[in-house]
Amino acid sequence: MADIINIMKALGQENRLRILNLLNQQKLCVCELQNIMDENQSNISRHLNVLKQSGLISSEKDSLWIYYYLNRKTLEKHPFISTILTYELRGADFCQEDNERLNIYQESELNCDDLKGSNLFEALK
Amino acid sequence: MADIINIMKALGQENRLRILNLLNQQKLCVCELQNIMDENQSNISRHLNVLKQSGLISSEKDSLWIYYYLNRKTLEKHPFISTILTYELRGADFCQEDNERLNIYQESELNCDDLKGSNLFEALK
DNA sequence: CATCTATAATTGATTCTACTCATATAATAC
DNA sequence: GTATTATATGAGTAGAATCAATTATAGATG
Repeated sequence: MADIINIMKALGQENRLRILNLLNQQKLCVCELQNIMDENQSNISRHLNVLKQSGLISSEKDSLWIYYYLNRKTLEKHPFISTILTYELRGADFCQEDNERLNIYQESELNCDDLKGSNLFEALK
Repeated sequence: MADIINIMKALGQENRLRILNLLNQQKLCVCELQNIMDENQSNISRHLNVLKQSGLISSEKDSLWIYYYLNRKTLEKHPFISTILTYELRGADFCQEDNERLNIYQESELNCDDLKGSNLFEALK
């Protein structure tokens, strides 16, 4: 199948758009995404796989963790994707809570090891 | 649901992208799309409905025919869509045959009334 | 090396989407 | 009015996507 179709299919799902919005801000591992998005791990993992198959993201391993990040080559080849990330997702309603939670996480200077037991996002609930 | 998600979902399907590529070239009715894309009528009709619900296209009635065309307001509000139409679809493999057939149709100066019984596209098969 | 813990991938069940066939509706021509 | 044509919709099926539970893997510890 033409790769643009795989890309468009991958972009046609809310949780995947949320993931891309977060990865557009920084590289993240599955358990960080899980905590920030408040979604179950396997769901995140499945969506990451779809995004990876479409070429939108790549991953690199660092001991226990697998970090996911936007695939710059794909973004350069298809500039409309960056436009979506910047102009459609960054301020979208369904990304706002994720953005707040990522912000709290960034400012906490915790790493994903610390996240699990913490009540970092309590204030938002 | 956020309208950008509906738009992205609508864009995540090959036949709908083919339709958008054709409508990007000219206004067309259901039976013209059916003949150019060589797909059955109800399938085309359903995809047109999805595209219309998402705001990507509009329609206007002219006696027996309902003509569909790109919704300029939506394209102005979300410029990335025009980028996709121009840079991703226009030259895409899966749109080439459609483009050839639209071209033959345009040059024939037939209208959709004449299309049904004709063997206009025989040469391509 | 065996065991424990935490992360991430796989599997199975369910839900959603797309396609096809048949039928319904609407507009026009006779 | 009836016949014809264009488009839409309902029902059934097949396939794909999603979600929750289970399994596998990597690293740490004794």
